[in-house]
Amino acid sequence: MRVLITSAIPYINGIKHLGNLVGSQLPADLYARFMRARGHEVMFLCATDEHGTPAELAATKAGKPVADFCAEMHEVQATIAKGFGMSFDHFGRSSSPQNRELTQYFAGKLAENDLIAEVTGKQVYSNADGRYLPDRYIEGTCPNCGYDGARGDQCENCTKQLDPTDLLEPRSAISGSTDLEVRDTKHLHLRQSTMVDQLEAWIDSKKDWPTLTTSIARKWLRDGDGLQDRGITRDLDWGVPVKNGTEDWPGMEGKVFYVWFDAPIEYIACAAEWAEANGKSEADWQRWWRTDKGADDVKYVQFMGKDNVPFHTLSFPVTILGSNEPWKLVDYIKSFNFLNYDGGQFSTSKGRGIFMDQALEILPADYWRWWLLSHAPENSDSEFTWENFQSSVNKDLANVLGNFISRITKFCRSKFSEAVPAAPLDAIAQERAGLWASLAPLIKEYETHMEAMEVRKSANTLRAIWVVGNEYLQNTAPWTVNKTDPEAAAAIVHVSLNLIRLFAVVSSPFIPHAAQQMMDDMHTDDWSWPEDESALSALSTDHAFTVPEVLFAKIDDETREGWAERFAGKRD
RNA sequence: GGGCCUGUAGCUCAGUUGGUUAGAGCAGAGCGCUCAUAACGCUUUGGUCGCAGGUUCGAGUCCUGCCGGGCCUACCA
Repeated sequence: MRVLITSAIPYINGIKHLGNLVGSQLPADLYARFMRARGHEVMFLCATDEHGTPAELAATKAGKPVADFCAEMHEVQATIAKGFGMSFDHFGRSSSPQNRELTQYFAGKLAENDLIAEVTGKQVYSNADGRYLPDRYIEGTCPNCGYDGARGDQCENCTKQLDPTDLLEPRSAISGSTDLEVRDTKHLHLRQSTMVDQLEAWIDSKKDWPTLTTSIARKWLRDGDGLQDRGITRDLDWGVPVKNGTEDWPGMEGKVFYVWFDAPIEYIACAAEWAEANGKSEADWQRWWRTDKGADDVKYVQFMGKDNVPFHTLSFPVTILGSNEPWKLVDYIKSFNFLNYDGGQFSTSKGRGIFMDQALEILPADYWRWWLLSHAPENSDSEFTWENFQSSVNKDLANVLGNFISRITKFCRSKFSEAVPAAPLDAIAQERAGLWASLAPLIKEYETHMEAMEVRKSANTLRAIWVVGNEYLQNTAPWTVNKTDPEAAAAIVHVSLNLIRLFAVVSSPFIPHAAQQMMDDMHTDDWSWPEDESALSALSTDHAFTVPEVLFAKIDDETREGWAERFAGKRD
């Protein structure tokens, strides 16, 4: 089985916060690393989502042409993602030529299959800004409650749904200009409504999907008037120009596709970008995406926050199915709730919470990876607090895992040498068998949870595996045995040192950097997954190692308080 | 307004198709160990499972109502 994995693609307008990370890229990376470790061929793709009004405005604010702004922000996000250990096979860009071509191609196919309608509607145009304004970029006084900061889509004060034309004294949220007019403009609509039955049957067939995923999909399918057709074009400069395949689309000159149409297609285009970047052929990427070209044995899994679910369960599948071509449809959608920050929401726009760059400034990635994954908001929204973070890091990483490695390597150095000690083979075999008997059921449980993408449960089980190391040392007490029977103590140490390698291998999906450090310290590159007790014999007698530096440092109260204070307000 | 999710020990969470005395980690208490990042191991105290009804031989689990928290509601992405 080959595994295709995509993470929801992060929007280009700024650096993402930890809430964004834990809902998409991080669990996707966890799964990708695990599946690779289990010997599967994996294609893990992500990209930046670069089109749309917010990107244009962010570029304007930064005083840069939007293309330059996106290119820069793409590099920034790529660097930070790398810092967090994201093992993307490719980190692409939705503004790539490949995506432009594919997006236009899909639009052409959809038109060919009668799934595109041309609809003329009314849209607010701002003369001062020289652009059409999305509903939420129009502000004015709410006709319902009189709040003067109401947006064109909804009044934040009284929560009433609004139409921009409902607003009293409307103005541009960008410039404040009141020189607005309503113009007729033609757009393409994706006729999703014609495929409701097909989509519902498809969703119904996914018995093992998270409730969060299917319930959101069903809600959109059947709520109110049911699934509505959706505009897939916009009056903007920055985006994929509207074309019918390679042909011009009469009447759509100067318009672009809506970001939510081209962004999921980037999942596919990203594979094409990967091929170009790595000297691969078209066939090399199509074997992941075309079931007529080798993708039959591919399992495709998507990771995303719950806000992304409607587009991935409905709109994008309409694009795929509606093309009437054998493109790979998603097999499993893992969705997440939101992570809150210390009593409120993380917010990009308000600068509240911890952002990815800041997180890496204060601690290595694995500290964050461990906490975020072991507290992933799978069943409900979860909350980050500094106390909880400190407690988890100190207890799980420093005390249970880090200190285990420290105590056994230092004991070995002190009583034997910095190498795996020699011991009678039967004694080693006996210790190995006993230790493996404790580990085997936990490793099996870990595999089961990881395969099911049960992130929290996987973390709990991994922690239980680490605890086995300390239990083993406590029960066998080599420091006592060594006083009367050094050979028996040597056998215990021999096996314990091998346990470090095993820990590194099974832990690597969660904490890849620390795992690499553990492997380096043990002077090994044997990443083979533990299948039986031979996993505890990878390092043989006289195999040298280095006593590691502190693998995970503890967070003291003073430091924690300092961070809590520093991150209490807005980011700089 | 409508819909979905959620409420289990001081804290963070597990609890499979309803089935005996409701579990884990952290925090608290006691004991042990001394190799180790004052770390580790063992034992242990904490729960009317949000509230009130109902179905059932039996409800944390199913139904109804109420209360609290969260999210979504289609032109931000």
